[in-house]
Amino acid sequence: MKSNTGHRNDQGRVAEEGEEVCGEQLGAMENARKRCQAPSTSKSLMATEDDPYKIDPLIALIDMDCFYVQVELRLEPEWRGKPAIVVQYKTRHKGGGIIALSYEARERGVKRFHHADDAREVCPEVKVFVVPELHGKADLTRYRDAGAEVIRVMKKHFHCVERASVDEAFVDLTKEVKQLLPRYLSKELKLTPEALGSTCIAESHSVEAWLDQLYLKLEEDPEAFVASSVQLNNFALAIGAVLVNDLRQDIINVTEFHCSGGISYSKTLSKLACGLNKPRKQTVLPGNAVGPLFNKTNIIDVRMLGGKLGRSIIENLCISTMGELCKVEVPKLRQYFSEETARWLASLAVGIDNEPVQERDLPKSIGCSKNFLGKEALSTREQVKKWMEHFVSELSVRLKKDQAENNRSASLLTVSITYVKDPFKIKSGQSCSRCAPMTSYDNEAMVYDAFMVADRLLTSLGYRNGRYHYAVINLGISASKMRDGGFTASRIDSYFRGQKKKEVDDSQIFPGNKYSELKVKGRDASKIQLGKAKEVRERKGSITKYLNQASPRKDAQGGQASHHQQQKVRTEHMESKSDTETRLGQLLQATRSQRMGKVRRLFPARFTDEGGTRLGGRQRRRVPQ
DNA sequence: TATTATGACGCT
DNA sequence: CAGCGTCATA
Repeated sequence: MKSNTGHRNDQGRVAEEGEEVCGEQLGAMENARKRCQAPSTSKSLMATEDDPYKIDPLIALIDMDCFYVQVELRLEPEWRGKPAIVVQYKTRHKGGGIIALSYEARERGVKRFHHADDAREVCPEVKVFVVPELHGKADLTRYRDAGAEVIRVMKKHFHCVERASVDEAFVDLTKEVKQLLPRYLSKELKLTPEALGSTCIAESHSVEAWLDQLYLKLEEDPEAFVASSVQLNNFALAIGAVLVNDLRQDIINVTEFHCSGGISYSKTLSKLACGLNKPRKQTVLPGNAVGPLFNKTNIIDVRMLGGKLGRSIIENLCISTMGELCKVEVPKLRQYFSEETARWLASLAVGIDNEPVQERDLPKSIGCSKNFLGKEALSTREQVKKWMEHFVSELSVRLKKDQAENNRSASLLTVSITYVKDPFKIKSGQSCSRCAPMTSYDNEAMVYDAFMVADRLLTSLGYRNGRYHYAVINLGISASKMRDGGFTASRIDSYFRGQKKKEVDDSQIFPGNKYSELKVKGRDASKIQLGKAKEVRERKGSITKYLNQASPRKDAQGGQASHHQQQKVRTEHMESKSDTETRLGQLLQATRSQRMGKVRRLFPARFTDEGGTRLGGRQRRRVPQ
């Protein structure tokens, strides 16, 4: 929780005794839990005439093994079976950083976080693949495309697939398994070790024994078996394992890529199961194995507990495993966490999470970014402009491909910046982001908008003698808010954009106030807040409205900032104004002089000197106690 | 200087 | 809702 003073939690109620122990930002830390609050899909537990068997939801996680390495090995198969790594930025620090390593390389002692040179030291024969570079940055296209290939295969098998990252996806198997259940129960189909292929059973030594046990119970008393949710769930799990095994084999057949899988009752459990036997194996995690498994599972290794919340649990409760967490009573948890989080943790500790698998096989945003560390840090307009051009070059290709393949287009362009006062002294800087409407996939337009947004923000933090006061150590742009179809006339801003290109005088293009109705997509014009209700001219540009609020939000930075928000004229900026205009004129040569009238408006006279200064000095929020 | 480059999502 | 923080993984 970033903006309160320690006496309110994230629900806004008054903190009870003990809650302050955790520090003011606990609520923010607990956000991770919120997405897991969907109600249980108890529908699947209901036995009806149509649906006589009640089973728990069945969820699988498919995770590609050292994916980037596999992608490279498919291109150069002669290296298969040998230690191999994928690094990016070969010419940089220690031969480039490792982002993927083969299991052969792991066996030879190569570690994550090693660099290429480290890897060669422990394993001289290691094959080093280098991520392609384009536009001066790492280009991950080939891995994204390979990931899409895999997803396509998965969609062929299952309706509900959630792309969780470039190389992993959750699958809800419940429906498919339910359909097959009667045929397996009736012996029309048979569960065999062969059908389960590379399956392991968590906390069990043999798939055969586990299956035998299952069938023994079924033979013994079929009616009792069907009536027992425990038995039925195990049976369903085995069917799920067959389906996932088939899927994994098909992925190999179609893509040549190998993967691991986890099959259980929730995202958390299937994710955990998937990691138990890697690579090229899948693991079933039955309900009765959760307890024993949790006894030896580190809290940090459980999904959603790998970050601050997990560390906070470990420190506050002086425990380290899920088994120990399971023994902690809810009231004890409530000493450190909110009511909801306490209950969520208690459920999780017994293996329950109700987060549904979302049916989504496409990314929701498409972006690119790059770090600029040390002397690479950007501090001039020229540098920022240049990199925006590079980013847009990459992004526009990806966006156009996405548009053609998926019949959708982005409506929001977001610029993200991390900046520091001194790139040699500060490790982590201030992050901020600003956005503008995305109205076309025209490179020039995107560069213009992205640079304007970035420059406006950085300049507001200080600009003198051709340099920003702050050095940019990370810069990125991202396209999001995908809408169906292409850019149409109904996309209001594309109308404005089109006019802009014609170089027609603004006052003729926007003669009346009727434009206010069109100004913001999908929003009631009456709700638009334009601060001082300026003339139409000031709001005409598609990004002007956004730029009007481009100054950093002090109150969002760390809570008490608002106390110091006196506004004051930044005299040094005023001095540099003419300089600003000149430089921009050159930088934005590609754009039209007609825009320059607007450019001037992008630099209002008033800036918050105090705020800008403090933003640089004030850094991270405190670490949880 | 030193993981980097992505991506999803919740809160205010 | 725009912007920030958290979590995650190649």
